[in-house]
Amino acid sequence: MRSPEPPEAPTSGAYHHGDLPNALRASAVEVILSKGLHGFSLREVARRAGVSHAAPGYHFGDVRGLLTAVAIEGFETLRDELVRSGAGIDDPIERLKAIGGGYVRVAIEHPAHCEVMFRDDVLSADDPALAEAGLGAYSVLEATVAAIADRYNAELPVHDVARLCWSTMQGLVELQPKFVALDAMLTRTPTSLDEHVDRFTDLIITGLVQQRGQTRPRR
Amino acid sequence: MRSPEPPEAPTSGAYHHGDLPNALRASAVEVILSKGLHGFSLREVARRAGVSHAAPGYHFGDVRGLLTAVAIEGFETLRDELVRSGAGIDDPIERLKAIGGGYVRVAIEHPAHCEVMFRDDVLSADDPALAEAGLGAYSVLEATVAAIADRYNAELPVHDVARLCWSTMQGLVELQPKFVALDAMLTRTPTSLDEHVDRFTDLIITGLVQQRGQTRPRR
DNA sequence: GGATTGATCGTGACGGTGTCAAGATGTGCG
DNA sequence: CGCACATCTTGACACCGTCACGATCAATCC
Repeated sequence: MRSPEPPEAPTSGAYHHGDLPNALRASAVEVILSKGLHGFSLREVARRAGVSHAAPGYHFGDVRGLLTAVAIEGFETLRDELVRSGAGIDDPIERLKAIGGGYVRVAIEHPAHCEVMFRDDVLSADDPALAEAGLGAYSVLEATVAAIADRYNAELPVHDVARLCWSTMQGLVELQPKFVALDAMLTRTPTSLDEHVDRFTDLIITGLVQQRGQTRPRR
Repeated sequence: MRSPEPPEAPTSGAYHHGDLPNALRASAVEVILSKGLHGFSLREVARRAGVSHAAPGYHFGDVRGLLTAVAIEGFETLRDELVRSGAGIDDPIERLKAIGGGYVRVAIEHPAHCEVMFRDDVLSADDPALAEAGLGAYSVLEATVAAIADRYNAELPVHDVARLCWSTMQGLVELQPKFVALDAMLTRTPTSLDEHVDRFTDLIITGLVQQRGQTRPRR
C-alpha cells in the first residue's frame, strides 16, 4: 500500500503556509489510511499538517468539505487512469477489460480515496464539483460500452450495461476483503481483485455480445 | 420509508429496563435514519432509549459493537426475505429474479440496516456472528445460481457468478441515489431500484445461460 | 515607505462525544 | 434473608467540531 507524499513544510512564516490546501488533502489521506474513516478527525489532519485546529476550516469549511475535496481528487485520478488504460486499444471489448484493470490499480494505489469516494454520508453530495468529477470517470466507462454496441451489438442497452459495470465495480471494491476472508475460511486460494475484475468482465460482456436481438430494446 | 417501532418503555425500575438490548437496537436504527451514520452517536441512542449514556456500553461494549449488532440484524432480515422470496418457484432463473426483488424490498423497508451492513470501517469486521450472518444471506443467492447451473449450463462458474450478482447488488444499492440524480439532471425518467435489478438480472443471466461451453472452466 | 485591504492563519471557548471507573439498584437463588 | 451477579447511573477525562475574535502576512495603492 503506497503512502502519499508527506505534507509540505510551510514556505513562509507561521501565518502563511504557502500551499496548505494541498498539504491538508495529503494529511487527510494519511489519516484515513491509518485510522479509517470512522477515526478520521480534522484536528488530527491539522496536527499532521503542522497547523492549528481551525486552519482546515478556513480552506474547506468543515470536515465534509475536506472529505469532499479528497473524493473529487479520487474521481479525477480514476478518470485519468481509465483514459490512460484504454488509450490506443482499438477493440472496445479489450478496452473495457483494460479500464477494468485501471480501476483496480486506482483501488490498490489510492485506497484512502476509494474509501471515501462513494460515502454520501460524509460528503457534500450536492456539490456540483463532486458530481462533475464522478460523471467524468463514469463517462469513460459509458463511452467504452457504447463503442462495444457500435462494433458488436447495436441493440446493447448501453446505459444499463454501463450502470451494471459501474455498480459491480463499486460493489466489488468494497466486498473484496470479505471475499478474500471467505476464501481463506474455506481454505481456497484467495481470488485477487484483478482476477475478479477479469472474470466479471468476461461474464458480463462475452454473454451480452452474443445474444443479439434478445436484450430489451435500447431506451 | 417505514420507521421501526419506538423503543419500549422500561418494564421495571430505572435500574432494570427489561429488554434494553432490543430497545437500543431500535433506537440505533432511528438515529441512523434521522442523522445518518456520520451523525450517529451512542449518547443520542441512549437518550432515545431513555437510559444513561453509559448503559449501551454495558450491553454492546462500544459504538462498533452496537452497529455490528444492527448489521447482523440486517443480514438476518435479508436472508429471511431472500428465502421467502424464492420459496415455491421451481425455475431457478425466475427464483433469482424473485430474490433480487426481495433484496430491493429489504433495501427500501430497512434503509438503516442496509446503510450499515457493509461499512467495515464502523463494524467489528472480525466478529464471527457478523461473518455468519453475512454468509447466511449470501448462501441463498449462491444456492440459486448453483440451481441455474444444474438446470441450464453445467459449466457456469457458480462462485464467480454469485459474487458478480452480490457485488452488483451491493454497488447498486449504494449508487441508486446517484443514478436517480443523474437521470434527473438529464431530464430522463428516473429508473427505480426494482427496474435496475430486473434489467441487471436479465443482462447477467440470460446471456450466461446461452453461452454454453464458452465460459472459463469452473474452478 | 507607509497605509489599507484581504488572505491566512492562531487562540480560546463551548457543547457534544466515547470510554472508563466507581457506585447504586434490582433480580434470582440457596 | 444474605449473597452474587446483572444492570444500570453518575461523574470524570480527553478528544472532537465549530465558531468568534484577533494576529500576522502579502499585495496593492498612493
